[in-house]
Amino acid sequence: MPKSTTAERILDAAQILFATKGFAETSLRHITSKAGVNLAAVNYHFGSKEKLMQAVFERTLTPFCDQLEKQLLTHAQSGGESLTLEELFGLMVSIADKVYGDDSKEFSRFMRLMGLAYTQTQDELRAFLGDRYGMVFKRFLVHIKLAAPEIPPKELFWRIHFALGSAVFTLASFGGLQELLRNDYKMEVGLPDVVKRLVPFMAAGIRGDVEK
Amino acid sequence: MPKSTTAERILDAAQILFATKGFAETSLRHITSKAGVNLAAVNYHFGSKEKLMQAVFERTLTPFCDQLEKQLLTHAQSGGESLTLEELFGLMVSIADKVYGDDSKEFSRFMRLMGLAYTQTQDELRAFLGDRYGMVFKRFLVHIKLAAPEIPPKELFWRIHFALGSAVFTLASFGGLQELLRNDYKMEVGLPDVVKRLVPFMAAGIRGDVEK
DNA sequence: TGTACATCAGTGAACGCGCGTTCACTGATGTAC
DNA sequence: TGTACATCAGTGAACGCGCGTTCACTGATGTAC
Repeated sequence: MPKSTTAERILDAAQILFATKGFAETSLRHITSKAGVNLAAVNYHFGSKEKLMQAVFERTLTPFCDQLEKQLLTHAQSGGESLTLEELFGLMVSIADKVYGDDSKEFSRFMRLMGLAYTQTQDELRAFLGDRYGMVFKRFLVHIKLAAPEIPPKELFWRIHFALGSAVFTLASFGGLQELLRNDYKMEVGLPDVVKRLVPFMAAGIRGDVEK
Repeated sequence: MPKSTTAERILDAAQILFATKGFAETSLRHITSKAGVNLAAVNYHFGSKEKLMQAVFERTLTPFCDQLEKQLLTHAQSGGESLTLEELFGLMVSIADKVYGDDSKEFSRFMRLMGLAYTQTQDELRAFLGDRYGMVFKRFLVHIKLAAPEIPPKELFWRIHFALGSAVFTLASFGGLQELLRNDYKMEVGLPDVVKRLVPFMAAGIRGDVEK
């Protein structure tokens, strides 16, 4: 058994339980018993349940965002043409792949956590994420605008949110959909398969060749 | 003030609170104090918090589904051509308009509830909705398949969920987006305006002319 | 018509429970002189 | 090198609190004979 610190074991257990059950539905007692540590250790290491939630996001989100920013920057400096929508979304997917490695379970968990963060009513957490990662998001939006210059800003604003919605919603309810497919259609489907379909959907919707 | 029964007042309060705060985050004490009724009245009229949740969905979902089924049936019987994607989504919008009337607040609340039902971890509720409305949903899917015959079933399954996601997510968080536009872009936007943009987005994504 | 009983909507208070958090404490390791 | 003190990770038990639910009860209305 690899030695891991108490704090790490808490983070591991919390990430899994938050992703599968949600924040309000996961108790500290459940987390600490899964992690095999004392109940009081959460407050000792993190201060509160809220801070633990932030630490879980910090740990998964920071490497991803750092990579994304770095790659966007080096692309810009290399003087290449601006990226297409498919390339932008594909970049996010490939970075997620790299950061979360061969463990697609962890990738899936991360996506579900993102969905929950948007979706569950957690005002403090949302404020934290906005403070911490708002700038990264805005910088990514600039690239999307460059990739779809023909769409008026107001229309683009809405289309981006439609696309974001399809991603968040699908990934947040991925487990349920997976089970539905298994029961009703006798199909097994993995996250990479769905992401492969999702990217063109988002790009097509934003580009909106069809409309007008 | 029109006299309303205790059960109705509980449903009204519960619907608003569930939609704004989520299920686990809303207590029976909060609901009953907002409704101005005794705490025990919830269990007297509905049996449990779980049953109350089901009753809230039953009340908002049933009129909508009944209307949708009726209109799809009469269209089929009139022997018209199969409906396009835009017509199908437009039909849902116009029925929602009719059922929830001029009160766009209630329409927005209904959409948020739908989003929460998909998204929050509420196994019992999901089972109830599947039992109660699964058939309606499947019958609607048939119409979508007719409107997009060139898309393979599995691919269509996912595209429908992507489109559903963009709708649920956008309409569920409509209030927040509206405020964001008002503050950052000095724009006023109404629900019909967004729906007008949403329908082509969904249709374009499902049809997926762009891909391959 | 009068009386006895049944049904029903609603109530007030309490129940047990699981929750996040706190606190005094232990035992090991590091540091100063 | 020995002793005194400080720091740190972790612990066990308890705290108060809000939760959903239960239960004996009330008072009004309906029904049977």
